[in-house]
Amino acid sequence: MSDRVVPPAARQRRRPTRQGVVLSAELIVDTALRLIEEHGADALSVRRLGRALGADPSSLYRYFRHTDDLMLAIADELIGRTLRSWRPTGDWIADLRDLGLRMHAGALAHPRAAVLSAHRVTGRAHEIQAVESILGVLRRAGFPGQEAVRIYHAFVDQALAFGALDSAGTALPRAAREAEAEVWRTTYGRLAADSHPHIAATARHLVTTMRTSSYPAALDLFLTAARTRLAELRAGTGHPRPH
Amino acid sequence: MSDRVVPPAARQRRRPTRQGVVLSAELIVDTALRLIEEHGADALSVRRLGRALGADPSSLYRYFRHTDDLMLAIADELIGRTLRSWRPTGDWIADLRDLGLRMHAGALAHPRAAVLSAHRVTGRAHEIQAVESILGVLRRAGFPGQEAVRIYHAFVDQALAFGALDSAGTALPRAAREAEAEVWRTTYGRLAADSHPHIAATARHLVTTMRTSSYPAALDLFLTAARTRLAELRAGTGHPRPH
DNA sequence: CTTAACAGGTCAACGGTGTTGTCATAAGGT
DNA sequence: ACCTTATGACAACACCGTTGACCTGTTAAG
Repeated sequence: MSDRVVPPAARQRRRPTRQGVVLSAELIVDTALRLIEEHGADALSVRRLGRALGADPSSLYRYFRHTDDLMLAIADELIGRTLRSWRPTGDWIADLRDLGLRMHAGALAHPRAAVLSAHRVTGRAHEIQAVESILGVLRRAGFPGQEAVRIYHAFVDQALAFGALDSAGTALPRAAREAEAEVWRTTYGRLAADSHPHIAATARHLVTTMRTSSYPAALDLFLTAARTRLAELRAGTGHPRPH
Repeated sequence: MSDRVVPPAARQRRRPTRQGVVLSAELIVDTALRLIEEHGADALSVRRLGRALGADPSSLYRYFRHTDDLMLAIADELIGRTLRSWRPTGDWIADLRDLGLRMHAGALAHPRAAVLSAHRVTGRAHEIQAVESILGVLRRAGFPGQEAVRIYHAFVDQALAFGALDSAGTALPRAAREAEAEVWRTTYGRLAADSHPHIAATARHLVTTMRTSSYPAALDLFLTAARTRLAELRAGTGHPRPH
């Protein structure tokens, strides 16, 4: 039953739902995002989404082949929103840092969707545009093709992976999250110096550092390494390994 | 119904299953891990697990309150296994790379558990041991306290985040995973050079690079940056920003 | 203006899921 | 040998994604 979905361009007979709603792929994606935001990732099911839209669940299969298809559409919408807010300046390091922080912030703004979509390749318009833009930044900076792709891959995955990780953290029930903060203060803050010398010596820093995201620090380390790599390439000493 | 679970120590009447199996929390965790490895991540359901054990699904609720509880027990077991397999040598870069790769591999071997447990702080024995070990490696390498904590945080989160990201990828249904590989080959491999110059110029590399995990590359970049940072600290020029 | 085609909404059903209230029984202590 | 009770089994509940068949309003052609 794969001809159930009609490509958006060919749609014309917009018959309203029994409850008076006129469906569209856009409306479905927006509603799904709202649903995820308001009631958590588990709230996203075909049946609930149908109910929220005022339509029979099976109607959605006129717009998306299956749930996965819908997830990809949601992911692409998120990519689009992030990309539209980005203003590259020409300074490749600053631009990548800015984009990375925006991707991370975008994920945190839609934690549940981020967790569900971070690992998907959509192949849709917004994603393609993002790939093209980032590759452009790297190649203009001077990275040759293969190296640009490797850096691109690591950069994007790092932003997505940390976005999903930190999102999953904020998606925890409030009680569980506070319990985790407590663990750092009490458990790790009180270990004896003779049994756990390194933890005891840095306990003060652990308590303060571990409660915030490590992504900004990881991103800066990443950019440092990329700059180092570019310098090596320019010098002609192309050994990519760190030692 | 939370008193359904009896703490392991209090168990005494080990009544065998109708099919002759004597249940235990350990046996359940081991069977779950085996199930995940043999039949993929989505093969793990309470009902399937019951079937694999030769017991009624509801019996499992005598040992774990709910599925999440079971997942945490599995995760804890995984941390232990990873750490036990690690043999630090004294070369801090090699040791961190080895541990990072082991953490990543451990996550990939048990995708479902990795995804669910990556963002949790347990405060349990194995975790504490890991923190102490890694901090020790960094401080012996010469990083001062605060800097060691920052590097530690970024290192661990990066390993966990990539582990979860890549795990989520392998946890996809086979069809969806193959569809993603196709997207890189067809969609990205065929974009016109005038509309998408950078993608077109690197299409060959994209197709080959994007289907593998970027974690090894990201890890090497991370270690490169850490080495750079250490050199800066030794030289006394402590500006942590990449430009 | 009528009419016929068909896009698209609806209904009912299938086989799966996690979870729980209830019951039955074998193990263990006495 | 008996009694208690831990623990396994059963049946049921409310969900889930998905699909095949049906029905009906919209639209384009005549």
